Amino acid sequence: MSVEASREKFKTSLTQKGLRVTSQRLAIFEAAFARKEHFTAEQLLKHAKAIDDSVSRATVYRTLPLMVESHVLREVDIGSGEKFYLPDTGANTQVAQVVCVDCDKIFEISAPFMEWYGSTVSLKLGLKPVSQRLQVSAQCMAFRQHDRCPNHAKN
Amino acid sequence: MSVEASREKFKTSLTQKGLRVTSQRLAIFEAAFARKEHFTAEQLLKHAKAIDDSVSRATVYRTLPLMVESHVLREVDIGSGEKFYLPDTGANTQVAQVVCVDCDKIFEISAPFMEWYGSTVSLKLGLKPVSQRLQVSAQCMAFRQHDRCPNHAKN
DNA sequence: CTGCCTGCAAACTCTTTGCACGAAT
DNA sequence: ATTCGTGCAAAGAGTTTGCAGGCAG
Repeated sequence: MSVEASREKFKTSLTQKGLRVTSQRLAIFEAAFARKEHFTAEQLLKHAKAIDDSVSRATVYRTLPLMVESHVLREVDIGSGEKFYLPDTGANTQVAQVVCVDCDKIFEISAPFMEWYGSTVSLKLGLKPVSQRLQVSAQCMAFRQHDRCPNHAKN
Repeated sequence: MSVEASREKFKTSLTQKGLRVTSQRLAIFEAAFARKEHFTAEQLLKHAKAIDDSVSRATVYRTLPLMVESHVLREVDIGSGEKFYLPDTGANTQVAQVVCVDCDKIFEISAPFMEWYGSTVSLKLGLKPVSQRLQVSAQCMAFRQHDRCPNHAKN
């Protein structure tokens, strides 16, 4: 899904909820879609402020759930204290994350079998599956030798 | 693995690290192994205090990582703000969690395929898999009708 | 004795919220 | 005009840590 389509999706979602399309919300949207990797609320604030200095931390935290509900962003919690976000391309309902323990980089991989497995297991428990998430922790073999990762910069 | 074996494992691990086997650490161990379900640090504190009133929150938080490193406890982060713990029976390296969105109950299920999948995917990225975790969110079908879950008590 | 351990309380991180002003419809 | 949105700063939850005294080995 293109950035343009996502922006429209977000605007439409806001309007349908009776919410307003404000400059701050748009600035946060643009900042989010300019990112190339997973980002945190704090990083998003920094970049949104660069676009529109009037954006505050509170508004970022209030806007993120709206974008997730609108399916323009996905939320990823790798259990590191803070949540990560990334654009929801629509094609990644069945993805898993591989987190490098050396550089904290998050790789998204396709995991088409997950949905089937989640359903099978949930139904066995008498539950209806809502979502599933697979997270793999791994280490950079090649860079263990150099004692550090190539992408060790944390932005 | 029996409670006795786990206790010895914990004590041995402490000793090997040059750490001390204190009454507080043992009280926390006993409190943890008396639990029948996943528990939080705060719940553990309450129960450990019942065994030995001198146990403090700080010591619980300092002891939990030691128990996890000793492989007598496993840590489970379902992305709910607080971490959960449960005894590590040694047989559950390949388990997944099914979390009921209605009652927050956590079910542990066997997922033997995960290890294979984690390895396959990690190696493709040039990484060495360390661990993997599958989490499924689901809802109680039967109890959606009654608008609440049978286990809605939060301890 | 020595050095690890402890409780206490303060500090910290990430996120949420109350309030009065400001702006979209 | 209304009603929702906003920034600010304070509050909140969960967890970590500095410190001075205490206890294991």
